Amino acid sequence: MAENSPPQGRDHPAELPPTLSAVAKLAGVSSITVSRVVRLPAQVAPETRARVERAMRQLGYVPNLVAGALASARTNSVGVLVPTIANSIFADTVQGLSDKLEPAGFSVILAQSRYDDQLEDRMLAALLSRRPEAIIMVGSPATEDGARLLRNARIPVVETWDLPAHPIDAVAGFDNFKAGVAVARHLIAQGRKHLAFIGGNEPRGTRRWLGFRQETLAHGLPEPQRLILDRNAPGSAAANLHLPDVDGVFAANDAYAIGFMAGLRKAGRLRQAAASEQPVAVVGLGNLEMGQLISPSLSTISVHGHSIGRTAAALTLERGGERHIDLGFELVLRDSG
Amino acid sequence: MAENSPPQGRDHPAELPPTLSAVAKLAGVSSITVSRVVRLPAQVAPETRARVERAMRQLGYVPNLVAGALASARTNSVGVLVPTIANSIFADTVQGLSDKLEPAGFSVILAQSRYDDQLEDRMLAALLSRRPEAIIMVGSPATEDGARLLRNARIPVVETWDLPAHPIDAVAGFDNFKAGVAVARHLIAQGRKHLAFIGGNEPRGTRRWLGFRQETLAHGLPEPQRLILDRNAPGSAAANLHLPDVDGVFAANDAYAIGFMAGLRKAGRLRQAAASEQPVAVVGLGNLEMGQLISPSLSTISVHGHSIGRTAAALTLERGGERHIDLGFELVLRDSG
DNA sequence: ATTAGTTATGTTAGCGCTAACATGGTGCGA
DNA sequence: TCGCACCATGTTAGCGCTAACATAACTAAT
Repeated sequence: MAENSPPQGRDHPAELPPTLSAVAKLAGVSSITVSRVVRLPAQVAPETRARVERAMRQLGYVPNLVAGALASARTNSVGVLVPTIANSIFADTVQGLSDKLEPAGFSVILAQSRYDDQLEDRMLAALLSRRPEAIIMVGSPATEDGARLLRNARIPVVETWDLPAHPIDAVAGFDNFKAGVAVARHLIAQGRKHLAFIGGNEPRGTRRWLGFRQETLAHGLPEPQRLILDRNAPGSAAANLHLPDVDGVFAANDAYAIGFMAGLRKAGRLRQAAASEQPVAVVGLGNLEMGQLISPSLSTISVHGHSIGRTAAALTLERGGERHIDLGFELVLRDSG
Repeated sequence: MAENSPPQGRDHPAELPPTLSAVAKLAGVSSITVSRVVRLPAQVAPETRARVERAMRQLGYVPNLVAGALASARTNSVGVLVPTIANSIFADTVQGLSDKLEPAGFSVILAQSRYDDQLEDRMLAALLSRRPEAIIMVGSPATEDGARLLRNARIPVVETWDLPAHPIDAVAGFDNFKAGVAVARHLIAQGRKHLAFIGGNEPRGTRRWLGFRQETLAHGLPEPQRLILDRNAPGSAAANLHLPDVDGVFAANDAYAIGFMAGLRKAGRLRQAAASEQPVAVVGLGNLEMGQLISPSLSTISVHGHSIGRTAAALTLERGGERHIDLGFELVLRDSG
């Protein structure tokens, strides 16, 4: 091994961060011993260990996991792909999976697809090139290219927030179609006759819509209206204007629901609290805490985003066992409908 | 190097993922040429490039950035440390920085400190061991150990959501103390005399409290009450019970504010809309979209979380220039006070 | 033709670490 | 006493890639 020569041709002769072998040299041991102190301390004699630890502290050694990953073929990282993290129910899921993954020594590499199929494929490729030991994503790959990429990676893949019919590997989610059915059934049982659905047109929202629509038609009611809103404008208060004759609304998420209720309020079509039945019933999805705090409090489909994350993480950590987990949902009835 | 038998099907690659040199062999070039096709395509003759690209497609080659990072000493990743991502204003900041970083080819390694100083240090060490090219964090390291770790890493470090007096490197935030001052001044100008502050006791919240308190005392008013709430229970509706005689409240974030307003509503101490002045004025912080939608709409300090993220990312990407950026805040007055 | 500059590609030597195997003590029962 | 398991530590050979330096094969200019 060459003597420790200074960096050549660099602008800054700044001292490079200490390496394993620098520590080894200072402690008077071989580098593998230092490596063992870091990873398998029990295998090293207490005296030696103490000496090495002193050397590490003295040099401010920080292990280089990039090199370690290359040598051991284990990166201890998990790729996470969500449509978006801002103002979103997916933040709970990311929190949930971090809660499990970080204590287990895994890092989370986060990527956002922004509901863009092309970008999703590119982010998937970018994630995989970092050789994560698993991929957790919201939904399923939008394109066949993306799916192939994941299959070829030969690592655990967890699809969440849905129950795809033909998953790549594991699943932790709930049935969006059934959620739509449940809301329609509830509104119809209340005697509502003019139903509408508001939300984006992404895959899971669309599945909710399909369930909602099917159940409505099955009861002999007219086809519900579907209002597709811009993602950036859940100030969908104005949505109310487009749905003047409606008496029951399912919003694809609580943010839309609360925005819509603001519109109803402005139009005087909303009562405070549960004084009497709402002229227009509104049901959201996500069970945001906010929904309980507003007036009238929001009825919603509660979906356990945090559990989805925890379960997804568990599915990447533990091989074997059930790999297709339906975490269900609950219709939580409050004052809004 | 054993010669594994090559796979026959195009969709199913070998047991081991294909490497650069497997592609090189198939294309009949040296591995550095394949490397160039991936990173510097302009340097390769179009014919050769086409041949290599075909080989890559045929094998389903996905570059191994772990190996690339070790060889080039560039990981193209940035470590991001936030207290928490769920239900939080920091999600906007993470979104903002991703928006800048991902197109530039950087991955985000996300870690959460959960407002725990020890855990923060551990997450910092975990992040640094992956050799990110920069660290972006909310706030400043809580311990001297953490600060030392960051200084020794010799990479750009951006502290956000605050304006620390002695930053490690760069800053993108706003003055939390002044935010507290601004709210106190506003409430006092309204003639409010019995002020209170609700929030957690984390560093930035505390800074808001100190500004709020100082300004209140400077006006000769009695010391405001400070109610420290559990982070997990922003169902601070009940907080109202602890503050019976108060007529002006600053909540450290909008979630607390909305929760508190729910308590006021229950107690009949809140008017709908701006019909007349609120018996108890409430001002939040964060400018959640929700705040505009509820009734009465929430007055708040608006803080540009997304810009903080974008600016922080810019500070890691561009060296030189101003590295201490105050993004300010705005007092947005609505119906709640 | 000689020299030098260009372009396209190749060769060599690691990056910092770990898996796998090797070594040399030590204790202990037969 | 030998034989052998058992520790603690060391040696060797890469992991898959890229920086830096060759090397050809041309072209253009002298």
